[in-house]
Amino acid sequence: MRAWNAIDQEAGLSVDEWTPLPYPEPFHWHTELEIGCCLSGKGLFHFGDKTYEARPGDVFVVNNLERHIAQSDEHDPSRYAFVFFDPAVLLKENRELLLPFLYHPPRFTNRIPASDATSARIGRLVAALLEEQRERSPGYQTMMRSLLLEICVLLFRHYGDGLPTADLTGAYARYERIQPALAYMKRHFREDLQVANIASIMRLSHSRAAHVFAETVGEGFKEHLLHLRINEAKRLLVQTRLSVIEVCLQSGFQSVTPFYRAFRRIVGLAPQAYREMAGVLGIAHPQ
DNA sequence: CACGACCTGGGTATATATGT
DNA sequence: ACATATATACCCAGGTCGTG
Repeated sequence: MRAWNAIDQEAGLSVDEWTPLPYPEPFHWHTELEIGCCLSGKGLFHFGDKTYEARPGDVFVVNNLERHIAQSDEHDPSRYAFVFFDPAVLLKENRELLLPFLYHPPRFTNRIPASDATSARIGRLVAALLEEQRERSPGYQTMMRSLLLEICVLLFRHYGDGLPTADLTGAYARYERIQPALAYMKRHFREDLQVANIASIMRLSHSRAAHVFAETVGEGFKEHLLHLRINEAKRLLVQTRLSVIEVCLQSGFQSVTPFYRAFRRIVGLAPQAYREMAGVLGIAHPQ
């Protein structure tokens, strides 16, 4: 429930500081990968059914499918640096670096505690990322990519040790199978998408494609499409002055009824109320 | 993994209510 | 008045399950 910095297209990543609200907001989810680093204060970090305590120095790993939200302690609000990046950044360098993000949510530990040497090193790298993004000295985008890669190698070593290689290759195989469909949906969610579209991309029958999709992604095709559209609607509501109807249509909905229905179910508020709240919280104008 | 059959949820169209 | 939000009914497509 906030407006992220736009991801620098050339660098493929962004990092920004943020203080979560002191009560649990609705879960959210995004197509970018995310690494959160608790800088100060304390609070909670919710991932689906899992809840972690957050203390300064803790590092949190978030993939592109798991629902999550951070929450501040009422008396000692937490402050985070969040790194967002496109999976493509890692794919270009070394596909292995994606593996830590291909976890199975129920068995995965999203937090690397501050006591772990890995989080201390990652903390320093995230600080360097913030510095690079602030200064924007010549070549900063390359430097930021380089720092991100270093962070991801540390994550790979950290998680790689504990996991059987069979799990990792299995996770990677599943990701390979579903990735083209996810990428297609991310590009085309504003259009009239059907399972048939991703079925042909995956070279499977409708029913098989739907089955594989739900098994891998953890939600069905329709639901995933709905989340993409609602995420876009939230962005448009906060970052533009388009009318709610325009937001609805530009998000890929063909009419307003399903838009209102889905928005209230997923976000917990009506679109207009969400826009007003975003304004009150000062997140309408990032940075 | 393909196919077919069935059931349900969600999209469409339309009308209506609320709010500025 | 106009935009925003909700309500109702119809119907199709996605999900599911059994079969092979």
